[in-house]
Amino acid sequence: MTKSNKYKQIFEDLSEKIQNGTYKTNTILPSENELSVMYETSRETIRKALTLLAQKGLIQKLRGKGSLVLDVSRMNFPVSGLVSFKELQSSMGRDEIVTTVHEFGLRTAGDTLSSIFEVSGDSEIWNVIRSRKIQGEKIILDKSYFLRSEVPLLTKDICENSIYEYLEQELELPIDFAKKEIVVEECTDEDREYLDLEGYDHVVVVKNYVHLKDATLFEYTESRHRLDKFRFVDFARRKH
Amino acid sequence: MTKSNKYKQIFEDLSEKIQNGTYKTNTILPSENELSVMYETSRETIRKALTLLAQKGLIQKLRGKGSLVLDVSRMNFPVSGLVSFKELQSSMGRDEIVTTVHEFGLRTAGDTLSSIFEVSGDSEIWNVIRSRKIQGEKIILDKSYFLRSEVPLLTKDICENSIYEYLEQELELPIDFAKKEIVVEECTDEDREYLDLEGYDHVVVVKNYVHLKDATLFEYTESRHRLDKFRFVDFARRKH
DNA sequence: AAGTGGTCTAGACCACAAA
DNA sequence: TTGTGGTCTAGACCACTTC
Repeated sequence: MTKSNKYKQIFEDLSEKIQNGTYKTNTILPSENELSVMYETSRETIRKALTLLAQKGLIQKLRGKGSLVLDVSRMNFPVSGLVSFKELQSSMGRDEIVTTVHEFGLRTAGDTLSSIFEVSGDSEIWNVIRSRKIQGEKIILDKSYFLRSEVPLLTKDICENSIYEYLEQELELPIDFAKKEIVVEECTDEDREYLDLEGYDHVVVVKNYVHLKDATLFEYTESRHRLDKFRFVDFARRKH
Repeated sequence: MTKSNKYKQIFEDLSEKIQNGTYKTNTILPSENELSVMYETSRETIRKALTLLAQKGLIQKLRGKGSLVLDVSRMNFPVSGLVSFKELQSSMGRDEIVTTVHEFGLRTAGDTLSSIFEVSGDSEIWNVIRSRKIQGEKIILDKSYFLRSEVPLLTKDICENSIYEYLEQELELPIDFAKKEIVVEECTDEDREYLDLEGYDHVVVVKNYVHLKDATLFEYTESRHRLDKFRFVDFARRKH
């Protein structure tokens, strides 16, 4: 838990209370004025917390009425934002995902990666290929690349667990935002080698560009999913 | 242009100036204090506008340094949020998308739709099936359903143009947010009938659940894309 | 009329970056 | 040390919903 950031703590608290049913679906939260008394803070701070809840899809703000608690159970899958496998695991029954590291090492960027990362071709890059077995089937192949300059050390051991836990908690990398791109591609030999393709000749490819707070791209990951097992959920507020 | 909403006007203005190069990529915007003087407003209002720019991916805020203008040209495709075909058109060369209405009419909800919309089975629902021909190929099939109770009148003519323009500007429907779900499905006979499938036997299906400000679901649309032409871009800030 | 969320203000203090 | 963005406050007025 972060020590300061009152509005995040309030967000966490309300979020928890919505998830555990203290505030039930289709009821109205206490008003912003009431909450500002309850949490002994200003209304604007409460509003920041509520804005986060709304962005997360946990509530719907209704002018003149209040903040409606939405049905959480309906959207418990990775809802916009970064999706690490840690998150994926926690939304499933756990123990159901088995990660295997197939390739691990350092390489130079070369043409393709140097243009993605916008670094010189001889820059060092960590190269990790992992498959994810879910309920007995290998259906996701993750090809990840990390800039060595931002991630000095990586081990196979870390890759078998959660890389993000390591990056954020050990290295304390200031990870800020990601651009996701989803396309469908024909299977490669690698896909055929590491995945249970069941005859499918295409994969859904999620390309993830992850940036640090100073806006440098430090990770590029391709998540290659078997067609029939792919699902992506995005919860988007109206533009403006 | 909306009359009030100072922060949105500032957002629009800055957005425009970034897009037309008044503020160039990789430069720093005037500081929040400077902007608050320039726009004769408080800093918090400037911050609201900048937050919108950051959410849109136009700038990156850097503590202690300023707001960095990002490369707009890299992400000019529908970036998270609702995607109407009007938007899609404006980001392409225009005139390149031809919409054909294949089915249009009123029907009752029935089992499937009544559970999606959470209305009784005899509720009236507008039913529209349209294909989109892009650069000569019919690659998208849109199956849309609108609650009659929210959209009293719809015409084939409107469907051939932009339904959203009609809903928002004529009916002034308070559209608020949408949940998107992306999966891959096997082609249906309908897909084969209306699309140029080129031998592909699967389509990428984008399921769009569009809600009003009072949280009622009023539209459900399935956008069925030919595999090789599908692309989705999402720009996500870090959670919390 | 009373209560709600939406916007806006003018100030304050903090953490961080650069000089 | 100075300037930046990040957080927080206490108040104000507005638009909307409900009574």
